[in-house]
Amino acid sequence: MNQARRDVFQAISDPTRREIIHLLARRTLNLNNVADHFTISRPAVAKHIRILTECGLVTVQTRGRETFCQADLKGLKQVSEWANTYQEFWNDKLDALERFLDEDPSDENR
Amino acid sequence: MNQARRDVFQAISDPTRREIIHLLARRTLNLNNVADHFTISRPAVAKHIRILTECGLVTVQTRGRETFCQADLKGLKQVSEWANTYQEFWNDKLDALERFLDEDPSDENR
DNA sequence: TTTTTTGGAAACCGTTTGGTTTCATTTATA
DNA sequence: TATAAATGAAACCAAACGGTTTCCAAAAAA
Repeated sequence: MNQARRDVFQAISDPTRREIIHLLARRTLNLNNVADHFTISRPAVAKHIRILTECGLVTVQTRGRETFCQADLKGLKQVSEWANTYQEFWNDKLDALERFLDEDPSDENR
Repeated sequence: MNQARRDVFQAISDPTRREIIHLLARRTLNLNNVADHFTISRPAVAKHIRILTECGLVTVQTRGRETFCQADLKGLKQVSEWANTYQEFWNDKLDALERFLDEDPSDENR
């Protein structure tokens, strides 16, 4: 659990980490506040947060005895772009133009 | 390696599997053709393909002695949509207010 | 000053992952 | 028919993963 350069795809593969991301996207929390949302132990949550920091999705900032965890999810752009590369597989009426226009975030389906 | 219902996030976390996806998105290939693109052994590639089939990203079809592997990447829509949930982190056009209003307040516990 | 809060760190553990090699089976081909 | 090709399946392995408990140190609060 000490990979120097962590891959963002690997980081988001764990559902607990995705939930941590969801939590921190709302607001910054200290470590215990994050851990309170889960049934797993506080050290387990700390390990997940370390993984998230290793790929840049979370930054931590110590103030006093507290460690504040903040989401910085620019790295998810890479994930979105990668998945959208294959948009034609779920977007039936594809022509090149529409595919180009759909690059803009106005997807309202579902 | 026999998870009945495989998570698509976990499936795409491996770079080799993402490369297999890239290959099969172009055209259907049999197992050996896929394996030829990698330095790892053929059984290793077969295991990756099995994982991809377990989450529906790849379908296989046996004809004669060959196993043809075909991409079916509709499942990546889920990934795209999940990542786009946090688009405000890399898209300047969306401001903090929209981010706040778009929040889904149904995440307590677990 | 004593106590509580916060969290880092280490040791440990069972399971999963990603890989290998080997062997058997089925299907084509020479 | 004998041989080659394509793959499945099994056994095995080291490392990574996700988790735990325990202990320690620093900061804040009583």
